[in-house]
Amino acid sequence: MNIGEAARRSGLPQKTIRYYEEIGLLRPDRDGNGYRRFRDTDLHKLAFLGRARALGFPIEECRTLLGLYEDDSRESASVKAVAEEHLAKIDQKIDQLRSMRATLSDLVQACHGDHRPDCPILKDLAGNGLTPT
Amino acid sequence: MNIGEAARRSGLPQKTIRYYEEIGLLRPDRDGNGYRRFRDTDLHKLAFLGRARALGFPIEECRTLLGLYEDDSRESASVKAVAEEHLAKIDQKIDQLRSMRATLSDLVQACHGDHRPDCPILKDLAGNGLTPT
DNA sequence: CCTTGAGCTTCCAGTTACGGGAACCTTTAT
DNA sequence: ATAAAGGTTCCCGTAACTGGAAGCTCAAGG
Repeated sequence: MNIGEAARRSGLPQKTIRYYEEIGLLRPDRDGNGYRRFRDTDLHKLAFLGRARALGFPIEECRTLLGLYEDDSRESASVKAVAEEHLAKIDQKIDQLRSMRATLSDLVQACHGDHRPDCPILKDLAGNGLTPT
Repeated sequence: MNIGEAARRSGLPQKTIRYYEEIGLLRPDRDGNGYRRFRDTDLHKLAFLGRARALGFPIEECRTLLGLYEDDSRESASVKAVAEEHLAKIDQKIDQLRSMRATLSDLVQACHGDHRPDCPILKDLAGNGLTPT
């Protein structure tokens, strides 16, 4: 099948598929006319990548996971290690966002939000974050 | 003061300060030798930007906020609107991360993580996300 | 046979918010 | 005089694509 159908079936944009090929995540054959020809294995890889990306794994970790996926002699511990590291990073991001959210939410609460210029949000942003001379 | 001290006092890297000037967030004077000269107002802007960035506002919103900050006739409602939109985006990101986290956490739990190749994580990633022909 | 349109190709630029490093000038201290 | 520290500009690289241009191929219609 051509890239159009591969895109439709995998749910990935054509651009993304070409990009994945460019960075060596897959290597579809080419037809005589230069068109990419996707086999079922390519399609499976694309689905795998789409799923891994949806879970937030960065591309290089997707590459690693794909390698493990294709390696029949992998140890599940290797996969778990990658996943756990990623999980830790997600937790870190969530914490960071929650902290921002808390501060910002307080500020929004405190701002009356009317036609007057007085604003606790700006006051907080302006508020001296300067190290003394 | 020169850029070094401005960086130290604002907590922002010199690179960042130059970048902010480049995209027009501030316009420090120049000395005869070409060195930037930072006044107190510049320093205040830098502190403001550092704080706004720390709350996750993207640069263009920082620009907007800085504009409002410098506009004595602003309405606090404008500031609040910007902040609320940003808050909504943060909430969205948190939700997305939490959803990833939930799935990933389940998968990690399910993986025994030993020397054997059998792995529920890979099984899930591989698991058919393909639209039927 | 010709044309039109869809589908495919490659290549280049832009996105976000900087960071690294080169090449070079100025100031300060020894 | 010289060396170190601090300043300048400029250009490349990041992550993971997305958009668009120019051009080739293929299937259908008149």
